[in-house]
Parts: sequence; C-alpha cells; structure tokens
Amino acid sequence: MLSLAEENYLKAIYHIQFKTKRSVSTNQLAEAMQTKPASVTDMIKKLADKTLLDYQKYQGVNLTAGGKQHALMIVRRHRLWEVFLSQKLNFAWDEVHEVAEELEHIQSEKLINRLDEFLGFPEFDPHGDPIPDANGQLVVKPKVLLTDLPLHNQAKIIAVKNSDPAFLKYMERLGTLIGNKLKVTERMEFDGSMQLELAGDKTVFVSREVAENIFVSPEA
Amino acid sequence: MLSLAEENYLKAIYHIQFKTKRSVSTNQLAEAMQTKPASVTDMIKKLADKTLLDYQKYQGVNLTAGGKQHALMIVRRHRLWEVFLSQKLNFAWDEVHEVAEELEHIQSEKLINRLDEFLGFPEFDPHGDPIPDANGQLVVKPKVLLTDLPLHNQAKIIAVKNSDPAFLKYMERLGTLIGNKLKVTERMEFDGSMQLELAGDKTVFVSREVAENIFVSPEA
DNA sequence: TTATAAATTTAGTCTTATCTAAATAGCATG
DNA sequence: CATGCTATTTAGATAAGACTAAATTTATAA
Repeated sequence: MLSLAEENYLKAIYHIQFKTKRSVSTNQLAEAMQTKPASVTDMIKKLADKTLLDYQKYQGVNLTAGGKQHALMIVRRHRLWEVFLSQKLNFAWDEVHEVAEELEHIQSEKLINRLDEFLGFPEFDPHGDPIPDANGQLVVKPKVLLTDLPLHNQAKIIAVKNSDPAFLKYMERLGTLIGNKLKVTERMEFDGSMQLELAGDKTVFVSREVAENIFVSPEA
Repeated sequence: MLSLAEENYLKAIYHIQFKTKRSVSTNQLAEAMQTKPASVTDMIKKLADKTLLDYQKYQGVNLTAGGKQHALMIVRRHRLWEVFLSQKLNFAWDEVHEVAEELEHIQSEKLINRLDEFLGFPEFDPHGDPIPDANGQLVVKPKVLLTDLPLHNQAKIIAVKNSDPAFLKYMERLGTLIGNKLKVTERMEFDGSMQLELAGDKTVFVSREVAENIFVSPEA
C-alpha cells in the first residue's frame, strides 16, 4: 500500500508525462509538487525501489507499467469523486477538485466500484476529462470545444466549462445537457454563433460565448 | 487543522469518556489506539498544549469543551459516511465502519453538510447510533431493543442489527423499515414473540429473534 | 573545447509519530 | 508505613518526508 505522498508523486508524474510524452525531470516534479528538487530526488529513489518508475540519475523518470496502472487508479478515484460532488452534492465545477484531492486517497476498491455504479458508470468528469474504468483502461475519446466541431458531425456533450448556476439553467432550457447528442448544422462566420440539431430533430441557436463553454466528443 | 493521528486520539478519548464518564488513563488509550503507553504520553501532551484536553501527569485526561466539539465533528463525519455507504452504496452494516474510518478525516465542512442534506438529515447511523448535527449537538434519544420497549409506547425504528439481505427483505415485507413508527400491542411471555401496530393501524406479528434485531427510539 | 550556468544529487538537519528501555510515581497490602 | 507491583513518564532512537547548503553532473555558449 502506498503512502499519501507516494500516491501524489505518482499522479503528478502521470499527468506531466501525459502532457509532455517525455521523461519527467526533477525540477518539473518539484514545481508540480510545490516542493524542493532535493525532496523529489529522495522520493523518486523510493518509488524506483518499488519498481513504480524507471530512474537513472540526472535523466529524469518514467512510469513503469505498474506505476502507470497505479496512477490511473488514482485518477479514476479522483474523477469519480468529482462527478459525485458535482452531480449528487451540487458542488460547482471549480469547487470539486480540492475536495477530490483528499477523497482520491481513500483505499477501498469496493467503495470506488460501488460509487462508479451509483453514478451510472460516467465516462467523463465535470471538467470533461475521461474516467479510467475498473481495470485502469482509459478510452481516450477526443474532447473538443463545440466551436471546433466540424459541421454535420454527430457528437456527444461531455462537459461544460462554466458551472455558474445561471449558465447551467440555460443549458437545461436549451436541451444541451451532458450526455445529449448534437450536430452543428450551420455556423455564422462573422460572430461564431451556430445552429445545433439536437435529439428529435429539435434545433436551437447558440452564441459563440455559449459554444466556447461546451465540450463535446465526436462520435465515429 | 489537526493531523490524522491527533483526530484519532481525540475520537478515542471521546468514545472512552462517553462510556466510562471518567478521566481516560494512558493505558486505556494505548489499548484503544493499539499503541504503547509512551506514545500516548507524547500525544496527550501535544493535545493538551493545543487546549483540546486537560491533562495532569499521572491523572489521565479529560476533553475540554473545544476538544469535545472537535471529537463530535469527527463522530458526525464518521456516522454520516456510514449512512452513505449503507444506504446509497449498499454496503452491509459490518463493512461500513472500516471505510468510514478513512472517510471521517476528509476536511471539508461543506462536503459534510451537503452530504447530510443529500442523505435527508439522518438522525442515526446504520448501527443505531445518533448523528451529531452541524453544530455538534448530539440529541441523545434513548436507543432500546424492540424486546425492551414497554407495551403501547410509540417508538421509531432507528436501526436493525442484522444486515443480512434476507433479513432486510423480510423487514421490508413486514413494513418495519428504518424511520417507521410502531407500538407493541401484545407480548407473549413464553416465547417473547409480539404483536406490533404499525402506521395505518396495520398489525404484524414478529418472533423474539426478529425483535432482538430491531433498535427503536421511544417517542415522548 | 573549455568555462559557466543550470539541473540534480548528496549530506546533514528537522518534525511527527512512533518505539524500547529505564526511571519514577501511585497504590495496595502486609 | 515500608515494600513491591503497576501505571506512567522520560530519555534516546527510528522512519518518513521535508528542508538547506554544498557538491557534482549535464548543458550551453563563447
């Protein structure tokens, strides 16, 4: 069983590596962990001893398969708790992260799998990031802003950036809630506003401001 | 903000004091915390410095008002999470405690108060123990076994001991679920079985075995 | 290719929470 | 009220995770 500090390092390494696709340097990690490079060196030695990552002095680190698997489970826990907080306890988007940072360390596989089920096996968290499944598989469906969705491509709404209750209420009225499908049928060049086709051939019109706050995942 | 270890000591002291109504000795605490008396001495000095408890060498400790308040918040968190696990995630009674031991240390008042609301402000946890409110007030309603409830006294079902699904299903069929009200209208001396009057003047008959698994709280 | 800057590691220290072993206080009993 | 037993405290050590300062390696640039 990993300590809280070890889990946080693993997660940080995972996220940096996910972004950069390269070895993670001591300084990058120190920056991410809000700590000193010397402390990082100590910790990565320990994690390397546990074969969670590959480390050569002065060359940065890479997660091993085991390390990546473990990191993905932490990400899974984090994102599931975020869904819980926002969907069930009505937390705003920007409030969920901090609490999920704590909740992600609760050690109970049963808890997380039951929570997953309770939430209806969500695929994305409130920020639109994908949630690894119980085996740590992460299906990387591309996530794009509605402003960048090509015309006539079917897509599913996976998240909205803005969690202002007024904005959410507006989304509800439009019929553009998370999980719903849509197509962009027309886009105005001069102001970026667009017409959407929703389920049941219903069409609505939204401004660029609104479209910039909606993440969608194109389908096949 | 208290550390995990400090919170666990506070909680243990609270529970021992709740039971014994006397000062808590170093050895009692060492026993409860599964640690050595010397370690306990170190910790109680620290907690006394933080004015969470009164401590005189060789005389044991007592919670201060502040210490008790803090302990009650930990108890509140623990019991609310137990309700969540059992009611929402279908954990069995005997599985909830261990996970709640971890969850109780999550530091977010907002989280706990929202959870409380989400659960419908429950008064008792699945073991029938009362849940302190958001101000740390604990309304100590007496909890008695149905076998000990006097005849014709109105009472509310607050918990059942046995979390066997078969037993719970039977409870459901009888109409004796948590929250429901009842009266014992007749009790058979020779086998302890009894007749209950439920809401809507419905009457049912239960054996002593069943009654021994039901906790009720007498009303007025 | 050598000097210098930047990144990284090492060495030694600190805090928290634990431990063991030794010292001391309190209590019960003859 | 002295003696011994038990409870408790003190002293000193340890492991985890952090830090500072100094040493060393790698990278950069003249």
